[in-house]
Amino acid sequence: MATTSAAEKRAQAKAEYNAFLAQCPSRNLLDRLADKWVTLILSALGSDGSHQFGADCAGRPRPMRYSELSRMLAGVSQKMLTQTLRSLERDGLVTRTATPTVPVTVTYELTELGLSLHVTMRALKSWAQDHMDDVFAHRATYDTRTD
Amino acid sequence: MATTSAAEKRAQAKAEYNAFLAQCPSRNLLDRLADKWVTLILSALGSDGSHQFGADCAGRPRPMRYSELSRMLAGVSQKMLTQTLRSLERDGLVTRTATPTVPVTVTYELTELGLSLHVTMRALKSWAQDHMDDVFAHRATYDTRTD
DNA sequence: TCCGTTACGCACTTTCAGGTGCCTACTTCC
DNA sequence: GGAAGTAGGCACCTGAAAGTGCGTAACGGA
Repeated sequence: MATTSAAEKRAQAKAEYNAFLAQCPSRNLLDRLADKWVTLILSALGSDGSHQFGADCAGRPRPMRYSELSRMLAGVSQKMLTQTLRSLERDGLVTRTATPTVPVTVTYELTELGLSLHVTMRALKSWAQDHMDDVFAHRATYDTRTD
Repeated sequence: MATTSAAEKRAQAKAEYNAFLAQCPSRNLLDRLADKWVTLILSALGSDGSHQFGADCAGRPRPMRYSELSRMLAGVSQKMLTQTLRSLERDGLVTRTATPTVPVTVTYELTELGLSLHVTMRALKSWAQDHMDDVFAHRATYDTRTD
């Protein structure tokens, strides 16, 4: 029992954090991640934002400029975008790279950690799009049922 | 071009909804789904809440009582829980069943639609738990870097 | 008799997330 | 010489989200 393998440690960490518990730090992390803008940013940073969305878009993360992101995530305020990107950077999900060009150029890119979450976030966004009609249908019946 | 197959319709729907656009209804849906409590409820309804969390828990959805959920999701207010469950019911993700027992018994269960999202939500929750340490590490270096 | 439990609904109140507007520095274009 | 674009920072303000407290109906147990 003196030696602790990496696998054991991993299992221990898994058991240690439980987002169901209010005081667990992972609850807090979940709260930050379960956010509209986080979902969209992490989705965007993995896709090719310039053209069609129907395409598979492989899965390669693509660095994006700040202005590119703000155009892609229609309706996001500058403050929200900056704030969210900062917190993602702090948590190690994206990297920020500023290059002192003519007007300063800042690009954001997924880290490996961010990439591992990107898949899930993309799934969430896709789910919302793919099942929109189902949800509409259920809402309609629910609302007429209780009118 | 007169006939429209189900597959074509599906593809059309996919192209139709795009959560990146502010006015798209799927943006709104995403906003509702990307929520701490939604994530935890959908995670909980698929797992066996009574004992260990490390176990694989298969993937069978299990009906749960209201009080059971409120105990499991530590820290949720009754109002929030009720509100969230209602909206999930309205969207067709869970079903509510009230049986007029001695004190009234209400159980919630994932629908098929909810089950399809459950996987993603569970992944999100697991990600937060599994990568908590990584995130902590990144935060530490970020904070010392800018101190 | 009276308290406790279940699964809420309602009203009040607070809080803070997020929007908006205004500022920067630097350069280049008109 | 002034405007525009880039990537934000700062401060103010509000509206909606969420917490808190109180009530309920019906029944069982002490």
